[in-house]
Amino acid sequence: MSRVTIADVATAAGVSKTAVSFAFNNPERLGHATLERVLGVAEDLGYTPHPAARALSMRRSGTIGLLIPQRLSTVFANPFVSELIQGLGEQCEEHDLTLLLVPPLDGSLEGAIRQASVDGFISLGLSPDDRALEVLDRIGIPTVLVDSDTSPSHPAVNIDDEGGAQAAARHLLQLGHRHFAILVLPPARAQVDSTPTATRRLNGYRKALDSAGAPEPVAAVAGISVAAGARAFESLSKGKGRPTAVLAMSDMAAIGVMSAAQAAGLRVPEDLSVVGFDDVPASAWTNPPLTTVRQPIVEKGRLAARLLIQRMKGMKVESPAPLSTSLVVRKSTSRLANVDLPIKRR
Amino acid sequence: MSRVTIADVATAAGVSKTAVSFAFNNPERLGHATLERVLGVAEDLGYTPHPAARALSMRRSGTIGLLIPQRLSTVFANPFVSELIQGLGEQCEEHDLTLLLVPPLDGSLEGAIRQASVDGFISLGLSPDDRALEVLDRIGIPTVLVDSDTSPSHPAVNIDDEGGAQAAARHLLQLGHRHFAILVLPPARAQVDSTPTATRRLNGYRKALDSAGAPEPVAAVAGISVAAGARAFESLSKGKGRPTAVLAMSDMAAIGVMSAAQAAGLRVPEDLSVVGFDDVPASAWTNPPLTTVRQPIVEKGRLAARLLIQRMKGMKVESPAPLSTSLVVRKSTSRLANVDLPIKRR
DNA sequence: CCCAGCTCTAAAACCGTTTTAGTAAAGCGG
DNA sequence: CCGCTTTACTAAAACGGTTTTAGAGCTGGG
Repeated sequence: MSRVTIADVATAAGVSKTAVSFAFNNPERLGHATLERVLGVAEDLGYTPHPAARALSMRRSGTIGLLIPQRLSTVFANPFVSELIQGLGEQCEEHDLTLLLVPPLDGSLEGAIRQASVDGFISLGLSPDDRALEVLDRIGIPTVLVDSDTSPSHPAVNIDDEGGAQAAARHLLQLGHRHFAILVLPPARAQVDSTPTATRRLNGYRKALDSAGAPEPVAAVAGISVAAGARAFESLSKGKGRPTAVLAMSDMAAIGVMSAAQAAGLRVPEDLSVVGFDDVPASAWTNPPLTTVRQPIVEKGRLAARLLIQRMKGMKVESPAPLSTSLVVRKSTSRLANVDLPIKRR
Repeated sequence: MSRVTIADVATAAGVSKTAVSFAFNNPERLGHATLERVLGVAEDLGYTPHPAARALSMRRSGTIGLLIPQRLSTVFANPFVSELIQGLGEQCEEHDLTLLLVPPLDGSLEGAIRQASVDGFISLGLSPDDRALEVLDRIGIPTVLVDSDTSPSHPAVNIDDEGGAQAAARHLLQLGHRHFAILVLPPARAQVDSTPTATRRLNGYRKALDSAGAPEPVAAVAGISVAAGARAFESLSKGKGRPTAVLAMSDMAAIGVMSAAQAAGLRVPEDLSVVGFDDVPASAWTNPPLTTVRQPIVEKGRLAARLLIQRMKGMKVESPAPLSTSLVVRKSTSRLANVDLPIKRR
């Protein structure tokens, strides 16, 4: 009792396979009577075209892949992806596409790419020398890069990471902070030591700090999770000359340091200012609400999907200008409580 | 300049297609010399097996589908799915599977199901009379239900919704509350008026309230988002006899009423107690931290995937017992500030 | 010297569609 | 009544792999 195929329908209706195919895909090429009959028989038999066969024959699978360079469990711990998927999903649904999540399988992203039957890829946070990109090129599958560096072969959608980071650092400098901790990311994948966005954000932080003549910031490594943020806080010096402000690479890590700091008896922001990155929705409800660099995540997903779909239609598309970021000041940053500083403006 | 196929490799290496296929799938059936040569040529040519062709031939695609009864943008606004995917993803990665998100396409979940080339489905929140389930049965594709009712044809993994809801309601009753608002869900899909889980939770709430002789609760409808929760709060009576406690169907909605209430000048929990459902991670960092019914979401995803994979291997699997829920009391619930009540125990 | 047994490969069958290239019958103007 | 276009349908060839079948070429034992 195997699956009912187009041949079964054909013989049952007394027509050729072609006729059945036409009934579904080119109804106008069939006479009214036969059309009805074929459709009826198909319904009765519960016929459904085999998706893989269809994909093979039509050279299109109706799905786009989201290339994720890390394990799903770590990536989905960050609301960032959820937001991105909201943007991607909107476009997918509009164009009748499904979305395939493609994490490394058996440690290999390249292998996973090969296995995936998709019409195009959106790749997340791949550094431009990643071997996965070679594979994509070779297969010749349309691809759009998100959070990478610009590449000659694929359009890339990015945000103004450096500008956002600078704005965050300047904000803290203006509040009088001098002793900073920067939360840097651990190596993402074995081969690469840093993601392009992390590098750009770090550059932004350093530039702002340097040009203000602030002392060298301390670095603590933290992945993109609140647990990692909390651990990073623990690793920070607590004594004299301790950092009074921390710059994170993500909201999750920032939230982690906030709660660890509070658990350790520090007040945020009076004793420690912290700023995040991304402006994930949850950042608005934390205690205190998080000051962070906003990037238009949903919009980013929407744009990436839109470009990919154009590319799948054969159009040439250029990398758009980086989406702009903005600092949203909430309650997790302030002047230090116990320091005597010039009167705060505004 | 089309894709390089197995035939290209075969002629280039001077062997048959069989040999090439063996080189990848049955290396031990080839002589050492030829194996090396074929692999080398394949590498040089950049050969990659066509996934759809492979899927067709092997009757397996290497992906499982996550059936989502609503738009991606609304579903992914709730961290619940992220958590679930973490559990699913862990198993997927362990078994070299990718995960396909399947929302309704063109308004039809059935259509989307047909289009999806997957080895099995995990269906989320489908009511047992949903037409999508018929389609699944007809195609005969292994399926595991999550957050549905138990079904004769498919194993279902569920949690103790009713018990959790009762615990939440009793907690509030014990704190002395008598005037409740319950946030009910809007109709999920056109055909069905309520999801199975929502129904069970509502039952739990009502049962606890009824058996304590509390007055009829007011109902406000709210989707699963903080915006919806906020709107629901606005719709609540503010005057005398107003609800002093609200029972939500999700953490997101609960967070929405908290912030709307605070914006309206109420203190949570002194003036209004609110409890959520799910215990999404974010609930621990809200202001105040949310009292909520915890369900093991990641575990639920892991279990569902595990069952599905067993089923795909041809094993018969039974529906497991409902996963247990537990009330986690944080800071969003308390006795009313201005009411004189017996001394709080413990 | 013959034949069994082993290792390897070529060819064919199959997976389930769509598409191409027709064919037969009907319609039509002259 | 004849050639020509239309209409309604179909056989066969892709699509790109895997798996089975069958046979070819060697080796070694009797």
